Order: sequence, then C-alpha cells, then structure tokens
Amino acid sequence: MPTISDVAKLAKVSVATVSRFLNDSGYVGKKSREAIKKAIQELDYVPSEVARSLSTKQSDIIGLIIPDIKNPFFPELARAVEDTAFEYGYTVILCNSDENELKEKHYFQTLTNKYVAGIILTSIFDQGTNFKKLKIPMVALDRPLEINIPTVTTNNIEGAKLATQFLIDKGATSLLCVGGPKEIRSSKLRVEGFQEIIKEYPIDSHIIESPYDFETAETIIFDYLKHNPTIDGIFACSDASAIGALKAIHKLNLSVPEDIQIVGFDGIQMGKVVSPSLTTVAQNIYQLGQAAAKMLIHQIEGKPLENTSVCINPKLIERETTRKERT
Amino acid sequence: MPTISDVAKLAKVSVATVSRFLNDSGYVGKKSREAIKKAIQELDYVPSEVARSLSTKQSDIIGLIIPDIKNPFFPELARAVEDTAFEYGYTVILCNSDENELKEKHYFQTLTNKYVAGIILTSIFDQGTNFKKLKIPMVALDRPLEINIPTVTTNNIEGAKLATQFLIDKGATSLLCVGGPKEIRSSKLRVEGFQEIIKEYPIDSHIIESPYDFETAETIIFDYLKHNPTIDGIFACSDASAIGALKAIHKLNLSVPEDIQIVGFDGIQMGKVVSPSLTTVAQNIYQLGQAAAKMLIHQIEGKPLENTSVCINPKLIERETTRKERT
DNA sequence: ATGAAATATGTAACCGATACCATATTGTGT
DNA sequence: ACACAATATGGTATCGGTTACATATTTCAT
Repeated sequence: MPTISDVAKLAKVSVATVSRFLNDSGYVGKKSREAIKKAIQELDYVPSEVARSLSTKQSDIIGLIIPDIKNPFFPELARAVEDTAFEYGYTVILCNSDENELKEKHYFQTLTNKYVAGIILTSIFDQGTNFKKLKIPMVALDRPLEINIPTVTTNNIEGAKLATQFLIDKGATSLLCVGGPKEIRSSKLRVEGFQEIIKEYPIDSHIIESPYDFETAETIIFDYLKHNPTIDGIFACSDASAIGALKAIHKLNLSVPEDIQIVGFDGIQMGKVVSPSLTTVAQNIYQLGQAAAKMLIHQIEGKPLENTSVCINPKLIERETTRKERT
Repeated sequence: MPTISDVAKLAKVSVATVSRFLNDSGYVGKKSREAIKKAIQELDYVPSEVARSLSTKQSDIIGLIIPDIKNPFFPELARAVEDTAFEYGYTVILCNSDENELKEKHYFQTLTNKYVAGIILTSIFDQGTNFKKLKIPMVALDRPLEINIPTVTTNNIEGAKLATQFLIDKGATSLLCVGGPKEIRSSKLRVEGFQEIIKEYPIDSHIIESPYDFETAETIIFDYLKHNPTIDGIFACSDASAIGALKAIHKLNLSVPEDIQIVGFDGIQMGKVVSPSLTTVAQNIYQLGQAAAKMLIHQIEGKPLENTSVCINPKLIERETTRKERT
C-alpha cells in the first residue's frame, strides 16, 4: 500500500502539500495539484483511515447501538442507516445491546476508543451522564431519551390515536390495549394515545402489558381474553404482540375480524404474511433510519441542524384483521 | 483520555515497559508490573485501538459482508457473528452488498483500509484474485465460493433430499422444485439434491427458478401452477418462495396441505407465523454464523484450523404445510 | 517602486501505540 | 570470582497521516 510520502516523492512535493491537497485545506499551486493528482492515480493511492484517525481523533465509523438485530423492526432500520452512511462515505459498526445497560456501556467505551464519528442509539437507558462526558455526536432513534439529544421518532401518540379511532369506527365496543414493557417510552406514549381517544367515548377499555415477542404475548393475551369475553377490539402496541393476539384468538376458537378486530403497530414484514393479514399502524422504518443517519452526519460535519428532533407520522394500513364495513 | 505515556510517567517506567506489560511480550519486573497495574487503574487507562492498529496494521474489527440485512435470513446470522465477535473482543462492521460486485469491491477496499482483522463473506462472486492480493483472514459463509478459503455452509444437498423424500413419503406424486437465482450456488445444490431423490422414483417433476422474495415468487408460482394442475407437492429452495407458494395456492382456491403440500428451506421466523405454518428444512442459522466467526477468529489469532470447512446439517421441521399421514 | 496581503511550499512536532536495539542488572554454573 | 545467560528496562524509530509555523514567492494597491 502506497503512503502519502510515496505520493509526495513521486509528485516532487512535500507530504504537507499532499495533505493539503487531499483535505482541500490551505493553498496548493496549480502545478503541484496536477503532479499530485497524477501520482495518486499512478500509485492507486488511498489515504490510510487509521493514520488519519489517530491524527484527527475522528474516524469515518458510525456506531449503531440497537437492542437486537433479530427483532424484526431493526433490520430495516439498520439497512437505512447503513445505506445513508455508505452514501456519505461512512461505515457502520453494529452493536446489539440486548437492552443490557452494562453491555451498552461497554459498547460506548469500545466505540469511543475507536474514535467513532458518531453514535445512533436505540436505548431505554438514560445514559445522560455518560454522553455528556463523551460529547460525541449522537442521535436517539425510535425511543426518545430523557436527556436532550437530537431524536428521531415515530409520532407514537398520533399513531395510537389513529389505531384506536379506527377500531371504534369499525364498530368495536370493548377495547383491549396491549402495551409493551413499561421501560420503553414509545410504548408508554402509545398507551397514552389509546387513552386519549378512549376517554372521548363511553366505551369499555382494558390495558395490559406484555413484552414484545409473540410467544409471551400470545399466552398473556390468551389468558386475558378468556376472562374478559366482551372484548371485541385489540390495539397492540407492537406487531409482534398483535400476531400473538391473532394466535391467541385462534386458540380460543374465535375469529378475526368477525369476533375480535386487531390493529398492530410497527409495520413489520411479517404482518403482510400472517392470515388474516394484519391491519397496523406502520412506521416508516426506513425513513426513520435514514433521518437519524442524516442528522448524525450533519452534526458530525458541523452543519447546522434545522430540527433538533424529527417526528415521523405513521400510517394506518388497513388489511384483514379489521372489518371492511362499520357494523 | 490518558495515554500510555501518562501511565508510564505515573508508574515511573518507560512506555516500552508499559507496552510490554500490556501485550505480555518481553520481560517486566515484578515491581514495575505492580506500579503499572496501579497506574492503569488510577488513570482508568484503555489503550487506543487506533494507535495500536496503525502500529500493528491490524485492528479488532471484523467485516461482515452480506447481501442484505433485510433479507430475513441474515439478521440471525449477523447476530451470531456479532455475539461471537463480542465474546472474543472484536467488533463488527456491517456491509450490505446487494449482490453488487462493485459495491462488494468497494467494501473490500474500505475494510482493508481500516486494517480489519478479517472478513466474513456471503457472496456469489468469485473474488478470488482480489482475496489473494489482500491476504486477510477470510471465511465464506452460507454460499461456497470457487476459491479455496475456509467455508461454513449448510449441507444443502442433504437438506434438499430430506425435503424431497419427505414430500414423497407424504404421498406427493407430482413435484415442483422452486429454485433460487442460478448464480447462487447453494440454490443450485438444493436443486441437485431434489433431482437426486427424484430420479429414484417414477415421479413427475418440474423445476422452475424464482428470486428469493415472496411477491415475485408468488406470481411465478401462481402462473406455473395454473398451467400444471397435476402438481401436488412443492419443494421451495427458500422459505420466502415457500411463503409465496402458499399465497399463490390460496389465490388458486386450493388448499394446503390437502391439495398441494409445501416444504420450504431456511427456517426463518416467518415460517412459524404464516398459516398453515410452514414445514421446512431449517438451517441452524445461528450456528452457521457462530461457526464462521469462530473460524475467522482462529485464523486471525493464528490458531490452527482443524477443519478448513464446516458443513452443518439442516433439520426438517414438520409443521402444517405437509400432511400428517401418508395418503 | 514598495510594503502588505495573498499564495505556495516545506520542516518537523504530534497523534498513541509497537518493537528493535542497546544497556544494565541479576542469577547460575564452575 | 568469573563468564555467560536470563531478566529488566529505557531510548527511539516507526506506523501514516495532520497541522502549526517558518519561509519563499507572487499579486496588487498606492
């Protein structure tokens, strides 16, 4: 691999001049410019990122910390982040935190030690104190944090309202809201949205909590429905629990949407594929990731942020777990 | 951030001694050892990976090049790789190649420029010449390459045989094999396995090709089935196309498994969730990723590889797209 | 013509490690 | 006690860039 001094030698200039040329900093004469261009071409020279990082204390790596790439929500997000990073010449390190605070801290340590340019974080912990110390550009994704860093989220309240209103419009009269783990703020907001609509109607409503995975959700919902047979509409705060609900209802020998209607939240691929296919409040996951990556890169490159936080409106996708007509 | 020389100063030794201590190379006296330990503790010192990389021309980063993390097969794989990397103190850069040769090359360039310790590659291209030049530790994952590098794959032929035999045992008499894109070697092998079983039976068989995504698969299979109504068993070389098949059959107003039985290949999550749930040849995806990562790290750390290639046997999971009893 | 400003370029310190080489000290066999 | 090996440690070049500073040349207004 050729180095900057190889280029300098071939172009008969100093390394400083080559460096100035590469970074477009300071003056470089026309002749030198040409000579350097030729030398770079000839040697097939690419500057060493590592050396550059050591010198500038900044690499072209972005850290992406998410709970678990296996969770169907995150692949698309990761893809969006990687695509955007790629477009701007950055590279992505993938970190699965498992929502484990220690692991998350460890990643912070590792990433800063690599002089990453920035971090995109989907976390339930309020790492406030940690961040401040680091002062690396950062964007919170999907789940708003307490501390004041730029954030990209879906409009959770609005989405929940959409879903709840839709269920009511389709004739549901006794609603169950399946919330996610209470540590997750976005889930809390979705429950809030649900409540806001509910309080405007003289309607029977229930709220339960369940983790975001189908198996557990299925069990919990199964039990709850068994003891509450009046329920005829479910708003699940995640598609995963919606799918769990679907299975639970099947097991109870009830049918969807005739006996119980379901609206999920997230818009993961799987929702298309289950049957009946899932009516859901779809987040624009790709857009979320893209927005976060762009915001981060803007920060990194010192461009002013027009918005310190972005809130993307979700869209209700009507599929088969809700009725076609108002009953 | 404290540096090695801060530690040296505090411990009243030279940086060389600290370095020797850190890397356990060369002699370090007992007194120095203690002093250094204390200094490190006190300063909360962590060696700079970047500086180390520059010096040794090797980082603790592993590059993972896959076609697309959105493809449901890869999240679990990526997770396995990341987990294993984490366990051994490595970090993973995620690269989505989109099976685009240029993009893949670009990633190779970027990764080597970062002095990555090794690369795990799922590619259809035979980058032989590129690799040789780089001579970075490398492992081919899932899709065997022509060139001779360590490889981790599922036993595709065996899996296909399992599936085909199973369909025949369950009474299918006219089989359709839905292969993947012909550039993908694993898909070719699955078709081969299919053929090997078929030729032992006096059975009607068809082979078609379809990309690995449901929408397209659905269309292609729909058309094919319409013109070939005798078909009563489908072996799809991917779960994605199996799910496509499922939908196509529904559209034709036929039922699964009564009219047509289906066996997929891959064992992705989604297969559990569709209804009827998918009988499939499940790859042990996590194990694949883990094995690949371990092999790579062994190479990196100069440990001898006991096997230059690992072939993991898949397992047939019987669910609802095949009949319970032989007809 | 002249001095200030703008342009052009080179030297060398620095980023934070590693590792080669030289030197000093200790241990061991005879 | 002496030679020689083993142990312990430090100095410093090096990895491949960036950048502050010094110096040289050109441009240009007055």
